[in-house]
Amino acid sequence: MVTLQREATSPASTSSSSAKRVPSSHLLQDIIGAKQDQQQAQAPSEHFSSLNFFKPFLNFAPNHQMLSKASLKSAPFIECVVCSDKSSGKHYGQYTCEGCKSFFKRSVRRNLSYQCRSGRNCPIDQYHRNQCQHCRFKKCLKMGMKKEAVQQGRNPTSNQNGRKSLSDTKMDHNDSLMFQPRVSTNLATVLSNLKSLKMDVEELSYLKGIIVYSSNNAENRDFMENYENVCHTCLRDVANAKDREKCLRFGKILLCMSAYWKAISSGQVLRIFFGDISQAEMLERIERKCKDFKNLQLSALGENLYNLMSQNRGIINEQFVKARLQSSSILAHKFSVENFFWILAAELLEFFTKPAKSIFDQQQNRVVQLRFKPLNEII
Amino acid sequence: MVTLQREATSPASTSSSSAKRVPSSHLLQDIIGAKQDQQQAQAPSEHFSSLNFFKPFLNFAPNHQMLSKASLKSAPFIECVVCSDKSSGKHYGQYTCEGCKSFFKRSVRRNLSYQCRSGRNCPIDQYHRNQCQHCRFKKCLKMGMKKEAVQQGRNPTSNQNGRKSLSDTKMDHNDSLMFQPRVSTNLATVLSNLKSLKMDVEELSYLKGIIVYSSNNAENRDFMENYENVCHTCLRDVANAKDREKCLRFGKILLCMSAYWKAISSGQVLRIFFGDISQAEMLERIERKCKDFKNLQLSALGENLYNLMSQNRGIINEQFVKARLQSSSILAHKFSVENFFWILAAELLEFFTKPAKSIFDQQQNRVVQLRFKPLNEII
DNA sequence: CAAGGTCAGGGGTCAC
DNA sequence: GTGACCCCTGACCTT
Ligand SMILES: [Zn+2]
Ligand SMILES: [Zn+2]
Ligand SMILES: [Zn+2]
Ligand SMILES: [Zn+2]
Repeated sequence: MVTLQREATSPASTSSSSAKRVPSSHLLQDIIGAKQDQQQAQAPSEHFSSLNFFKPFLNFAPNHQMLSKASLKSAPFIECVVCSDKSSGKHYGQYTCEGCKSFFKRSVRRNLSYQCRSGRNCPIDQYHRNQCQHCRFKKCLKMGMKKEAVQQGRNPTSNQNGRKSLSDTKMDHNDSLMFQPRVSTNLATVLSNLKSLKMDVEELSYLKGIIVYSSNNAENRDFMENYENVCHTCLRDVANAKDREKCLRFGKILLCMSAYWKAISSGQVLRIFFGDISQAEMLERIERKCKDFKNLQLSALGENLYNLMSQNRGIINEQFVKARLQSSSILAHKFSVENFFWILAAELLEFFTKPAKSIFDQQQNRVVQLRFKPLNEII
Repeated sequence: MVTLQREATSPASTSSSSAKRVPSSHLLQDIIGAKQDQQQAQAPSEHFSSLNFFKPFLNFAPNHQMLSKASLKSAPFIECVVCSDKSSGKHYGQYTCEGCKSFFKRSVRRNLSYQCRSGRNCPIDQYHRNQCQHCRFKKCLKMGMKKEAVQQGRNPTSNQNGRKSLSDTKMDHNDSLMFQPRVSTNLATVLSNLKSLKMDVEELSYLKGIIVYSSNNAENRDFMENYENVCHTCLRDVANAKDREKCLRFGKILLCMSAYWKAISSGQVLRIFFGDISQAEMLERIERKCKDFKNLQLSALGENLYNLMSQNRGIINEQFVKARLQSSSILAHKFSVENFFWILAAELLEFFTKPAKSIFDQQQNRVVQLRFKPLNEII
């Protein structure tokens, strides 16, 4: 039986294009009904009593009549390591189906990141793989698909209508590929607001910490929370110190951030603020570190970091913090430079050594072009 | 030439919406195939043996004779098998218009069935297709649209076994397997964060004010800003009063809101917080009022409102504020009860007269049903 | 074989 | 609820 069902899929997939698009339980009934109609006379004994048996056929249902034919062929069935659908060969390092291949390519190319709306453990199989992009991509990585194997694309043929990229052809690989028409005007605005706040690099750094934190979700929130509190407190104090009378500046900054999240995907927000590192990549690193240090005293380290930052405003820089963290008593017990907090601290401090400049000195076109550039290049 | 006739007899359809999705050349082969099927019987001598013969004509075949007469467009016209409106391609197995496509999807997804108020033979064309859902759906099926091709929703949901829609008396199709709520369990998670903050109605009201403000766009922000500052200040004070030690609660509330904006569209956020009033409707009202009162002293009214609210916490209610606003000196010069601030104030105060209750006391089914209900019904 | 690309037809959104 | 409009998927194809 098993061999029969496996062989059957091969010719069906090539002979019909519309067949694969109908994963549905209704279909199952139709299949069985039709199958009975056709085969009852000749082979009633081949009637299958279990619906489960048919599951592998569902996608190819309209071609079930080719079963007998198919059995003559001996196409090997290799299943997709991600979703268990039929693999069409090796893609990006693993045997995957066409769907997972394309999905992975799109995700990596466009540096997309996704949000899980459940518990980040959604089941990924061929029937549910489209239910949660986050968990699908996570599984792609987990199963060993290689981002490095995704190329940048070849001769870009002229874009489709509406998707037209801006005049500069040099932007192809960097910016215009990310072009999302629906947000252009919004972002030009919902940006001007951020500019009107005239944030300094210190505020910006703390805000980045908050963004990293809020890009994470449930699973590791407790480990991130102390770090977020540090950034949160720092940003509140630094920002409201500039608005002593009303103390609204901190809230305004957060509301400006909300405007970003409303207008563009959180992956794109991360791209603006952190450059080319993808959300998935960043969160993956953070998660790994979270797990590594799950049982250690993160709160102590967080306080240490906070004190470091608040006591040394102005003179702080990467080397300084690195030295302090390495020599601190906390690091003494097993925290390496590569640990979780260090990654985040480095992120935080990134801007202290980089000059700020304004996108708004540029022309309007330039604004559009740069809208997915790292924030340090546009503020 | 069916398509030719159709274009000639219903010129309105071409003038209505110009450059919609144009069926590509793949479709043309199907058209030719269909034509052959139709014409073979009556005119076998006109049978063309090769598709290649048509190739030079394919792009213009449906209307090349119309070029001089009608429009300059060369888009092939394929009509909807259900209503004869312009088809946008194949959907669920047949060439249909966007309307019939959507109608069919909704009907199947939600397993709806309809009642005919006439004799179950209502005419279905593009002008009458909305007169009778029963006959429209019947014709969809009759013309060969396939229920199996309708998939379950893509957005989340740990689906599993059929989840029945409780109050829906319309459903009587085979089963309810296709019913998959869009957000359900995820929103329950997307909500648990907000719930963990245990916001009271007062905080919630101020938050709503901020949401309204931040849903507005550039044009009237300056007029809204004073109102936003009131809500902002109130929320900050009220929230941080609950967290005197760290004063992080205000920020946490805003960050929880950010999670909403990241996860769902701002339209859905507004629906959750304000119920069925559309974003456009709400903003339109606000904008109109903004323009009405463009030259008046909004800041004075804002302060008045703020004082009102902060001085009377607990005893405040709609009647109270209404009375105060009406009798206030500010209202004395031309502010009617219907003015801009009043609308917003009413929104703010809405919750003071409504009991809070938790969605999580309800059963899972209830959660699903309520996912776009106003927040006061789910928190 | 394994990169690339295309685009029909699924999906969803939201002004109306 | 409707439908114009756009995004995403993956079967099929080219390089
Ligand atoms: Zn797969
Ligand atoms: Zn998931
Ligand atoms: Zn139609
Ligand atoms: Zn009828």
